Amino acid sequence: MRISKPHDERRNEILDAAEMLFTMKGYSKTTVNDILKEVGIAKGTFYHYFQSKEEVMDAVVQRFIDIGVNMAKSIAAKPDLKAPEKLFQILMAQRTDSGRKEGMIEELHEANNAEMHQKSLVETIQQLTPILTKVIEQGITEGYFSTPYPKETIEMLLVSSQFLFDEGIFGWQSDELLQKVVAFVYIVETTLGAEKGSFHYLLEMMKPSNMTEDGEGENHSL
Amino acid sequence: MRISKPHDERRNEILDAAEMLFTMKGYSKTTVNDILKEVGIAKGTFYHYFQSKEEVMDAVVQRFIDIGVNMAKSIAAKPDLKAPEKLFQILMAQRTDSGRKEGMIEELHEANNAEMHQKSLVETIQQLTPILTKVIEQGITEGYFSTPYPKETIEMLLVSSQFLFDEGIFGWQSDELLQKVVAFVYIVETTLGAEKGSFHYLLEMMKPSNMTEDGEGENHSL
DNA sequence: TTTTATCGACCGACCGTCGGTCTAATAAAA
DNA sequence: TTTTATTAGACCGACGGTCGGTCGATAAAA
Repeated sequence: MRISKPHDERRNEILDAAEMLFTMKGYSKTTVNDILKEVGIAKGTFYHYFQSKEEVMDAVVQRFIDIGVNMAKSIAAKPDLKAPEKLFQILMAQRTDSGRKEGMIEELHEANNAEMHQKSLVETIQQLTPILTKVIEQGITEGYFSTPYPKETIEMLLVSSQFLFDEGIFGWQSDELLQKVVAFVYIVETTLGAEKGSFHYLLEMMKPSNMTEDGEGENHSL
Repeated sequence: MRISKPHDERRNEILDAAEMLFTMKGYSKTTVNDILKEVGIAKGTFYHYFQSKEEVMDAVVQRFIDIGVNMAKSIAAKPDLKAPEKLFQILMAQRTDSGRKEGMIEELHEANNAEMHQKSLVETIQQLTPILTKVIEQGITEGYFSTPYPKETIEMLLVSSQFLFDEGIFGWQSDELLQKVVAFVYIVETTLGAEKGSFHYLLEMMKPSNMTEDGEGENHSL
Protein backbone atom coordinates (compact mmCIF):
# COMPACT_ATOMS: atom_id res chain seq x y z
CA MET A 1 0.00 0.00 0.00
CA ARG A 2 1.19 3.45 -0.80
CA ILE A 3 1.63 5.91 2.03
CA SER A 4 2.05 9.57 1.24
CA LYS A 5 3.41 12.06 3.72
CA PRO A 6 4.27 15.75 3.85
CA HIS A 7 7.67 16.56 2.46
CA ASP A 8 9.42 17.55 5.69
CA GLU A 9 8.02 14.66 7.67
CA ARG A 10 9.31 12.08 5.22
CA ARG A 11 12.63 13.85 4.97
CA ASN A 12 13.06 13.75 8.71
CA GLU A 13 12.13 10.08 8.82
CA ILE A 14 14.97 9.38 6.45
CA LEU A 15 17.33 11.56 8.47
CA ASP A 16 16.34 9.84 11.72
CA ALA A 17 16.91 6.38 10.30
CA ALA A 18 20.19 7.40 8.68
CA GLU A 19 21.49 9.00 11.85
CA MET A 20 20.75 5.89 13.87
CA LEU A 21 22.30 3.55 11.33
CA PHE A 22 25.36 5.74 10.71
CA THR A 23 25.96 5.99 14.44
CA MET A 24 25.49 2.31 15.10
CA LYS A 25 27.11 0.70 12.06
CA GLY A 26 29.25 3.50 10.71
CA TYR A 27 28.68 5.50 7.55
CA SER A 28 30.44 3.32 5.03
CA LYS A 29 28.98 0.09 6.39
CA THR A 30 25.45 1.45 6.18
CA THR A 31 23.91 0.78 2.78
CA VAL A 32 21.20 2.83 1.16
CA ASN A 33 19.07 -0.30 1.22
CA ASP A 34 19.48 -0.44 5.00
CA ILE A 35 17.97 3.01 5.22
CA LEU A 36 15.15 2.12 2.82
CA LYS A 37 14.25 -0.93 4.86
CA GLU A 38 14.33 1.02 8.11
CA VAL A 39 12.07 3.80 6.82
CA GLY A 40 9.94 1.49 4.71
CA ILE A 41 10.31 3.28 1.39
CA ALA A 42 11.68 2.50 -2.05
CA LYS A 43 14.89 3.56 -3.72
CA GLY A 44 13.19 6.16 -5.85
CA THR A 45 11.72 7.85 -2.82
CA PHE A 46 15.09 8.11 -1.17
CA TYR A 47 16.63 9.73 -4.23
CA HIS A 48 13.63 12.01 -4.53
CA TYR A 49 14.71 13.63 -1.26
CA PHE A 50 18.49 13.38 -1.48
CA GLN A 51 20.88 13.36 -4.38
CA SER A 52 23.33 10.94 -2.82
CA LYS A 53 24.15 8.94 0.27
CA GLU A 54 26.80 11.49 1.17
CA GLU A 55 24.27 14.31 1.03
CA VAL A 56 22.32 12.49 3.72
CA MET A 57 25.40 12.38 5.92
CA ASP A 58 25.89 16.12 5.45
CA ALA A 59 22.29 16.74 6.46
CA VAL A 60 22.56 14.46 9.48
CA VAL A 61 25.73 16.16 10.68
CA GLN A 62 24.28 19.60 10.04
CA ARG A 63 21.11 18.86 11.97
CA PHE A 64 23.11 17.33 14.78
CA ILE A 65 25.38 20.33 15.14
CA ASP A 66 22.81 23.05 14.67
CA ILE A 67 21.26 22.24 18.02
CA GLY A 68 24.42 22.94 19.98
CA VAL A 69 25.36 25.92 17.87
CA ASN A 70 22.02 27.62 18.35
CA MET A 71 22.18 27.15 22.10
CA ALA A 72 25.72 28.51 22.06
CA LYS A 73 24.59 31.58 20.14
CA SER A 74 21.79 32.42 22.53
CA ILE A 75 24.02 31.90 25.56
CA ALA A 76 26.79 34.03 24.09
CA ALA A 77 24.25 36.78 23.44
CA LYS A 78 23.19 37.12 27.08
CA PRO A 79 24.34 40.56 28.19
CA ASP A 80 24.64 40.10 31.96
CA LEU A 81 26.75 36.97 32.00
CA LYS A 82 30.47 36.87 32.75
CA ALA A 83 32.64 35.11 30.19
CA PRO A 84 33.56 32.09 32.33
CA GLU A 85 29.91 31.40 33.05
CA LYS A 86 29.02 31.68 29.38
CA LEU A 87 31.79 29.28 28.54
CA PHE A 88 30.51 26.84 31.11
CA GLN A 89 26.94 26.97 29.83
CA ILE A 90 27.98 26.66 26.19
CA LEU A 91 30.13 23.64 26.86
CA MET A 92 27.36 22.03 28.88
CA ALA A 93 24.93 22.63 26.03
CA GLN A 94 27.19 20.79 23.61
CA ARG A 95 27.36 17.86 25.94
CA THR A 96 23.62 17.44 26.39
CA ASP A 97 22.67 17.45 22.74
CA SER A 98 24.52 14.21 22.32
CA GLY A 99 22.39 12.58 24.97
CA ARG A 100 20.42 10.75 22.37
CA LYS A 101 23.67 9.57 20.88
CA GLU A 102 24.88 7.91 24.04
CA GLY A 103 22.13 5.35 24.00
CA MET A 104 23.34 4.16 20.66
CA ILE A 105 27.06 3.97 21.28
CA GLU A 106 26.64 1.95 24.44
CA GLU A 107 26.15 -1.24 22.48
CA LEU A 108 28.74 -1.34 19.79
CA HIS A 109 32.15 0.14 19.40
CA GLU A 110 31.80 2.79 16.74
CA ALA A 111 34.45 1.92 14.23
CA ASN A 112 34.81 3.02 10.64
CA ASN A 113 33.26 6.38 11.28
CA ALA A 114 36.20 8.47 10.23
CA GLU A 115 34.28 10.21 7.47
CA MET A 116 31.37 11.30 9.61
CA HIS A 117 33.59 12.15 12.53
CA GLN A 118 35.79 14.42 10.45
CA LYS A 119 32.83 16.13 8.86
CA SER A 120 31.30 16.68 12.27
CA LEU A 121 34.55 18.01 13.68
CA VAL A 122 35.14 20.41 10.80
CA GLU A 123 31.60 21.73 11.01
CA THR A 124 31.83 22.12 14.77
CA ILE A 125 35.09 24.03 14.53
CA GLN A 126 33.85 26.36 11.85
CA GLN A 127 30.57 27.18 13.55
CA LEU A 128 31.58 27.17 17.20
CA THR A 129 34.94 28.90 16.94
CA PRO A 130 33.68 32.42 16.15
CA ILE A 131 31.17 32.23 19.00
CA LEU A 132 33.64 30.96 21.56
CA THR A 133 36.31 33.37 20.40
CA LYS A 134 34.02 36.29 21.24
CA VAL A 135 33.43 34.82 24.66
CA ILE A 136 37.14 34.41 25.32
CA GLU A 137 37.77 37.96 24.17
CA GLN A 138 35.08 39.13 26.54
CA GLY A 139 36.82 37.14 29.27
CA ILE A 140 40.12 38.81 28.48
CA THR A 141 38.50 42.22 28.76
CA GLU A 142 36.98 41.20 32.08
CA GLY A 143 40.34 39.98 33.29
CA TYR A 144 39.51 36.31 33.63
CA PHE A 145 41.59 35.09 30.70
CA SER A 146 44.83 36.04 29.08
CA THR A 147 46.10 34.93 25.70
CA PRO A 148 47.30 36.69 22.55
CA TYR A 149 45.63 34.06 20.35
CA PRO A 150 42.08 33.38 21.57
CA LYS A 151 40.77 32.08 18.27
CA GLU A 152 43.61 29.70 17.55
CA THR A 153 43.62 28.47 21.13
CA ILE A 154 39.94 27.63 20.97
CA GLU A 155 40.40 25.83 17.69
CA MET A 156 43.18 23.75 19.10
CA LEU A 157 41.26 22.87 22.23
CA LEU A 158 38.20 21.87 20.20
CA VAL A 159 40.21 19.66 17.86
CA SER A 160 42.06 18.02 20.73
CA SER A 161 39.03 17.30 22.86
CA GLN A 162 36.89 16.00 20.04
CA PHE A 163 39.61 13.70 18.85
CA LEU A 164 41.34 12.51 22.00
CA PHE A 165 38.13 11.87 23.89
CA ASP A 166 36.14 10.24 21.12
CA GLU A 167 35.34 6.70 22.03
CA GLY A 168 36.57 4.15 19.58
CA ILE A 169 39.36 6.05 17.86
CA PHE A 170 42.00 5.35 20.45
CA GLY A 171 41.23 2.52 22.82
CA TRP A 172 42.08 4.31 26.04
CA GLN A 173 41.71 2.51 29.32
CA SER A 174 39.54 4.02 32.03
CA ASP A 175 42.45 5.19 34.11
CA GLU A 176 44.29 6.57 31.09
CA LEU A 177 41.19 8.51 30.14
CA LEU A 178 40.82 10.03 33.58
CA GLN A 179 44.44 11.14 33.49
CA LYS A 180 43.87 12.68 30.09
CA VAL A 181 40.85 14.61 31.29
CA VAL A 182 42.81 15.96 34.26
CA ALA A 183 45.63 16.96 31.95
CA PHE A 184 43.21 18.56 29.51
CA VAL A 185 41.75 20.73 32.24
CA TYR A 186 45.24 21.85 33.15
CA ILE A 187 46.03 22.64 29.52
CA VAL A 188 42.82 24.60 29.07
CA GLU A 189 43.66 26.72 32.10
CA THR A 190 47.24 27.19 30.94
CA THR A 191 46.52 28.10 27.34
CA LEU A 192 43.65 30.44 28.20
CA GLY A 193 45.68 31.98 30.98
CA ALA A 194 42.89 31.31 33.45
CA GLU A 195 43.17 30.86 37.18
CA LYS A 196 44.09 27.39 38.39
CA GLY A 197 40.99 25.39 39.24
CA SER A 198 38.64 27.67 37.37
CA PHE A 199 37.84 24.89 34.91
CA HIS A 200 37.47 22.21 37.49
CA TYR A 201 33.89 21.64 36.39
CA LEU A 202 35.20 20.15 33.17
CA LEU A 203 36.35 17.19 35.19
CA GLU A 204 32.82 16.29 36.17
CA MET A 205 31.48 17.14 32.76
CA MET A 206 33.80 15.05 30.68
CA LYS A 207 33.70 11.97 32.79
CA PRO A 208 32.03 9.25 30.75
CA SER A 209 29.13 7.47 32.39
CA ASN A 210 31.26 4.54 33.51
CA MET A 211 33.46 6.59 35.78
CA THR A 212 31.06 8.64 37.84
CA GLU A 213 31.19 6.84 41.13
CA ASP A 214 32.32 9.75 43.28
CA GLY A 215 30.24 12.77 42.37
CA GLU A 216 31.47 15.47 44.69
CA GLY A 217 31.44 18.06 41.94
CA GLU A 218 28.46 20.40 41.58
CA ASN A 219 30.10 23.76 42.27
CA HIS A 220 32.07 25.12 39.38
CA SER A 221 34.03 27.99 40.77
CA LEU A 222 33.55 30.35 37.85
CA MET B 1 53.97 -11.51 -21.56
CA ARG B 2 54.29 -12.59 -18.02
CA ILE B 3 56.67 -10.73 -15.76
CA SER B 4 57.81 -12.26 -12.53
CA LYS B 5 59.55 -10.31 -9.81
CA PRO B 6 60.90 -10.88 -6.33
CA HIS B 7 58.25 -10.74 -3.65
CA ASP B 8 59.30 -7.54 -1.90
CA GLU B 9 59.91 -5.67 -5.10
CA ARG B 10 56.43 -6.39 -6.42
CA ARG B 11 54.94 -5.59 -3.06
CA ASN B 12 56.64 -2.24 -2.94
CA GLU B 13 55.51 -1.43 -6.45
CA ILE B 14 51.94 -1.92 -5.35
CA LEU B 15 52.54 0.16 -2.24
CA ASP B 16 54.14 2.96 -4.25
CA ALA B 17 51.27 3.10 -6.71
CA ALA B 18 48.67 2.91 -3.95
CA GLU B 19 50.35 5.66 -1.95
CA MET B 20 50.41 7.96 -4.92
CA LEU B 21 46.80 7.29 -5.88
CA PHE B 22 45.49 7.48 -2.32
CA THR B 23 47.26 10.78 -1.86
CA MET B 24 46.09 12.23 -5.14
CA LYS B 25 42.53 10.95 -5.41
CA GLY B 26 41.76 9.90 -1.87
CA TYR B 27 41.38 6.40 -0.53
CA SER B 28 37.72 5.75 -1.23
CA LYS B 29 37.86 7.25 -4.72
CA THR B 30 40.81 5.09 -5.67
CA THR B 31 39.66 1.74 -7.05
CA VAL B 32 41.63 -1.46 -6.95
CA ASN B 33 41.56 -1.41 -10.73
CA ASP B 34 43.27 1.98 -10.68
CA ILE B 35 46.12 0.42 -8.75
CA LEU B 36 46.28 -2.59 -11.08
CA LYS B 37 46.49 -0.35 -14.11
CA GLU B 38 49.18 1.82 -12.52
CA VAL B 39 51.38 -1.13 -11.56
CA GLY B 40 50.53 -3.13 -14.65
CA ILE B 41 49.33 -6.30 -12.95
CA ALA B 42 46.12 -8.31 -12.71
CA LYS B 43 43.61 -8.70 -9.93
CA GLY B 44 44.93 -12.06 -8.84
CA THR B 45 48.40 -10.64 -8.35
CA PHE B 46 47.09 -7.85 -6.21
CA TYR B 47 45.16 -10.18 -3.95
CA HIS B 48 48.13 -12.49 -3.78
CA TYR B 49 50.03 -9.77 -1.94
CA PHE B 50 47.24 -8.17 0.05
CA GLN B 51 44.04 -9.51 1.48
CA SER B 52 42.03 -6.37 0.94
CA LYS B 53 42.14 -2.80 -0.25
CA GLU B 54 42.11 -1.64 3.35
CA GLU B 55 45.15 -3.77 4.17
CA VAL B 56 47.02 -1.84 1.49
CA MET B 57 46.09 1.42 3.17
CA ASP B 58 47.36 0.08 6.49
CA ALA B 59 50.63 -0.91 4.88
CA VAL B 60 50.99 2.44 3.14
CA VAL B 61 50.39 4.32 6.37
CA GLN B 62 52.70 2.01 8.29
CA ARG B 63 55.53 2.37 5.81
CA PHE B 64 55.02 6.11 5.69
CA ILE B 65 55.19 6.46 9.45
CA ASP B 66 57.96 3.97 10.14
CA ILE B 67 60.48 6.20 8.42
CA GLY B 68 59.87 9.11 10.77
CA VAL B 69 59.52 6.91 13.82
CA ASN B 70 62.83 5.16 13.25
CA MET B 71 64.63 8.43 12.81
CA ALA B 72 62.95 9.70 15.96
CA LYS B 73 64.10 6.64 17.88
CA SER B 74 67.72 6.99 16.85
CA ILE B 75 67.73 10.70 17.58
CA ALA B 76 66.13 10.20 20.98
CA ALA B 77 68.77 7.59 21.82
CA LYS B 78 71.70 9.94 21.31
CA PRO B 79 73.28 10.38 24.75
CA ASP B 80 75.01 13.73 24.39
CA LEU B 81 72.12 15.74 23.04
CA LYS B 82 70.07 18.20 25.06
CA ALA B 83 66.30 17.71 24.97
CA PRO B 84 65.45 20.83 22.96
CA GLU B 85 67.93 19.85 20.26
CA LYS B 86 66.52 16.32 20.15
CA LEU B 87 63.05 17.72 19.79
CA PHE B 88 64.17 19.94 16.97
CA GLN B 89 65.83 17.12 15.07
CA ILE B 90 62.91 14.75 15.56
CA LEU B 91 60.40 17.26 14.31
CA MET B 92 62.57 18.05 11.31
CA ALA B 93 62.81 14.36 10.52
CA GLN B 94 59.02 14.08 10.43
CA ARG B 95 58.81 16.96 8.05
CA THR B 96 61.29 15.67 5.50
CA ASP B 97 59.85 12.23 5.04
CA SER B 98 56.75 13.81 3.57
CA GLY B 99 58.85 15.56 0.99
CA ARG B 100 57.88 13.06 -1.63
CA LYS B 101 54.26 13.79 -0.82
CA GLU B 102 54.48 17.47 -1.67
CA GLY B 103 54.89 16.92 -5.36
CA MET B 104 51.62 15.08 -5.46
CA ILE B 105 49.27 17.38 -3.67
CA GLU B 106 50.23 20.34 -5.77
CA GLU B 107 47.57 19.64 -8.34
CA LEU B 108 44.38 18.68 -6.63
CA HIS B 109 42.79 19.30 -3.27
CA GLU B 110 43.01 16.10 -1.27
CA ALA B 111 39.48 15.56 -0.12
CA ASN B 112 37.80 12.33 0.92
CA ASN B 113 40.84 11.20 2.81
CA ALA B 114 39.27 11.06 6.22
CA GLU B 115 39.87 7.35 6.65
CA MET B 116 43.54 7.42 5.75
CA HIS B 117 44.16 10.63 7.59
CA GLN B 118 42.67 9.28 10.79
CA LYS B 119 44.59 6.03 10.54
CA SER B 120 47.79 7.98 9.95
CA LEU B 121 47.09 10.27 12.88
CA VAL B 122 46.31 7.45 15.28
CA GLU B 123 49.41 5.55 14.29
CA THR B 124 51.58 8.64 14.58
CA ILE B 125 50.25 9.42 18.04
CA GLN B 126 50.71 5.92 19.32
CA GLN B 127 54.24 5.49 18.02
CA LEU B 128 55.65 8.97 18.41
CA THR B 129 54.14 9.87 21.79
CA PRO B 130 56.26 7.56 23.96
CA ILE B 131 59.45 8.72 22.25
CA LEU B 132 58.65 12.40 22.51
CA THR B 133 57.42 12.01 26.07
CA LYS B 134 60.83 10.71 27.10
CA VAL B 135 62.47 13.66 25.41
CA ILE B 136 60.21 16.14 27.20
CA GLU B 137 60.88 14.43 30.51
CA GLN B 138 64.57 14.70 29.81
CA GLY B 139 64.02 18.37 29.06
CA ILE B 140 62.21 18.85 32.36
CA THR B 141 65.11 17.26 34.21
CA GLU B 142 67.49 19.52 32.36
CA GLY B 143 65.40 22.55 33.26
CA TYR B 144 64.34 23.50 29.76
CA PHE B 145 60.70 22.50 30.05
CA SER B 146 58.11 22.47 32.76
CA THR B 147 54.77 20.67 32.72
CA PRO B 148 53.06 18.15 34.98
CA TYR B 149 51.61 16.32 31.96
CA PRO B 150 54.29 15.80 29.33
CA LYS B 151 52.64 12.84 27.65
CA GLU B 152 49.19 14.36 27.36
CA THR B 153 50.62 17.66 26.21
CA ILE B 154 52.54 15.97 23.42
CA GLU B 155 49.46 14.05 22.36
CA MET B 156 47.43 17.20 22.20
CA LEU B 157 50.05 19.09 20.23
CA LEU B 158 50.39 16.22 17.76
CA VAL B 159 46.66 15.94 17.21
CA SER B 160 46.27 19.68 16.80
CA SER B 161 49.11 20.17 14.38
CA GLN B 162 48.27 17.19 12.21
CA PHE B 163 44.66 18.24 11.94
CA LEU B 164 44.79 22.01 11.80
CA PHE B 165 47.66 22.16 9.37
CA ASP B 166 46.56 19.41 7.02
CA GLU B 167 45.85 20.84 3.62
CA GLY B 168 42.39 20.17 2.35
CA ILE B 169 40.50 19.58 5.58
CA PHE B 170 39.93 23.20 6.40
CA GLY B 171 40.44 25.58 3.52
CA TRP B 172 42.61 28.11 5.31
CA GLN B 173 43.87 31.14 3.48
CA SER B 174 47.59 31.86 3.37
CA ASP B 175 47.42 34.67 5.90
CA GLU B 176 45.17 32.67 8.22
CA LEU B 177 47.62 29.80 8.08
CA LEU B 178 50.56 32.00 8.96
CA GLN B 179 48.67 33.36 11.94
CA LYS B 180 47.87 29.81 13.03
CA VAL B 181 51.50 28.76 12.83
CA VAL B 182 52.55 31.75 14.92
CA ALA B 183 49.85 30.94 17.44
CA PHE B 184 50.85 27.29 17.49
CA VAL B 185 54.44 28.14 18.32
CA TYR B 186 53.20 30.27 21.20
CA ILE B 187 50.99 27.45 22.44
CA VAL B 188 53.81 24.94 22.25
CA GLU B 189 56.02 27.18 24.34
CA THR B 190 53.24 27.84 26.82
CA THR B 191 52.10 24.26 27.31
CA LEU B 192 55.61 22.86 27.54
CA GLY B 193 56.65 25.66 29.85
CA ALA B 194 59.55 26.53 27.61
CA GLU B 195 61.29 29.85 27.24
CA LYS B 196 59.69 32.33 24.88
CA GLY B 197 61.24 32.14 21.47
CA SER B 198 62.82 28.76 22.02
CA PHE B 199 60.57 27.21 19.41
CA HIS B 200 60.99 29.95 16.90
CA TYR B 201 62.45 27.48 14.43
CA LEU B 202 59.00 25.92 14.08
CA LEU B 203 57.95 29.04 12.24
CA GLU B 204 60.41 28.41 9.47
CA MET B 205 59.76 24.71 9.49
CA MET B 206 56.02 24.78 9.18
CA LYS B 207 55.80 27.43 6.55
CA PRO B 208 54.40 25.81 3.41
CA SER B 209 56.44 26.32 0.27
CA ASN B 210 54.25 29.17 -0.95
CA MET B 211 55.10 31.45 1.94
CA THR B 212 58.85 31.34 2.21
CA GLU B 213 59.82 34.67 0.72
CA ASP B 214 61.81 35.99 3.67
CA GLY B 215 64.15 33.27 4.88
CA GLU B 216 66.11 34.90 7.67
CA GLY B 217 65.80 31.82 9.84
CA GLU B 218 68.67 29.31 10.05
CA ASN B 219 69.59 29.72 13.70
CA HIS B 220 67.17 28.03 16.06
CA SER B 221 68.07 29.29 19.48
CA LEU B 222 67.86 25.98 21.29
C1' DT C 1 -21.42 17.70 -10.52
C1' DT C 2 -18.37 15.54 -13.52
C1' DT C 3 -14.27 15.62 -16.13
C1' DT C 4 -9.66 16.56 -17.05
C1' DA C 5 -5.07 18.42 -16.37
C1' DT C 6 -1.34 19.04 -13.37
C1' DC C 7 1.63 18.12 -9.59
C1' DG C 8 4.80 15.74 -6.75
C1' DA C 9 5.31 11.77 -3.64
C1' DC C 10 6.29 7.20 -4.56
C1' DC C 11 7.77 2.75 -6.69
C1' DG C 12 11.14 -1.03 -8.02
C1' DA C 13 13.39 -3.01 -12.12
C1' DC C 14 17.49 -1.98 -13.93
C1' DC C 15 22.49 -0.34 -14.78
C1' DG C 16 27.46 0.21 -14.33
C1' DT C 17 31.06 -0.28 -11.02
C1' DC C 18 33.06 -1.86 -7.10
C1' DG C 19 35.83 -5.09 -3.96
C1' DG C 20 36.79 -9.62 -3.80
C1' DT C 21 37.03 -14.94 -5.39
C1' DC C 22 38.31 -18.72 -8.19
C1' DT C 23 40.74 -21.75 -11.26
C1' DA C 24 43.92 -22.31 -14.75
C1' DA C 25 48.27 -21.21 -16.76
C1' DT C 26 53.04 -20.14 -16.42
C1' DA C 27 57.69 -19.39 -14.55
C1' DA C 28 61.10 -20.63 -11.36
C1' DA C 29 62.99 -23.78 -7.98
C1' DA C 30 63.73 -28.50 -6.51
C1' DT D 1 60.30 -33.88 -14.03
C1' DT D 2 57.81 -32.48 -10.09
C1' DT D 3 56.68 -28.92 -7.06
C1' DT D 4 55.85 -24.40 -5.55
C1' DA D 5 55.28 -19.53 -6.04
C1' DT D 6 53.45 -16.25 -8.90
C1' DT D 7 50.52 -14.23 -12.43
C1' DA D 8 46.37 -13.81 -15.07
C1' DG D 9 41.59 -12.36 -15.93
C1' DA D 10 36.84 -14.23 -16.12
C1' DC D 11 33.58 -14.13 -12.80
C1' DC D 12 30.46 -13.00 -8.68
C1' DG D 13 27.30 -10.63 -5.47
C1' DA D 14 26.52 -6.24 -3.51
C1' DC D 15 26.67 -1.59 -3.87
C1' DG D 16 25.18 3.40 -5.10
C1' DG D 17 22.58 5.51 -8.26
C1' DT D 18 19.08 6.05 -12.58
C1' DC D 19 14.92 5.68 -14.96
C1' DG D 20 10.29 5.38 -16.77
C1' DG D 21 6.30 5.35 -14.91
C1' DT D 22 2.19 4.84 -11.13
C1' DC D 23 -0.77 6.74 -7.77
C1' DG D 24 -3.65 10.10 -5.20
C1' DA D 25 -4.85 14.79 -4.39
C1' DT D 26 -6.13 19.30 -5.83
C1' DA D 27 -8.40 22.46 -8.66
C1' DA D 28 -9.72 24.47 -12.91
C1' DA D 29 -12.72 23.52 -16.94
C1' DA D 30 -16.76 21.26 -18.77
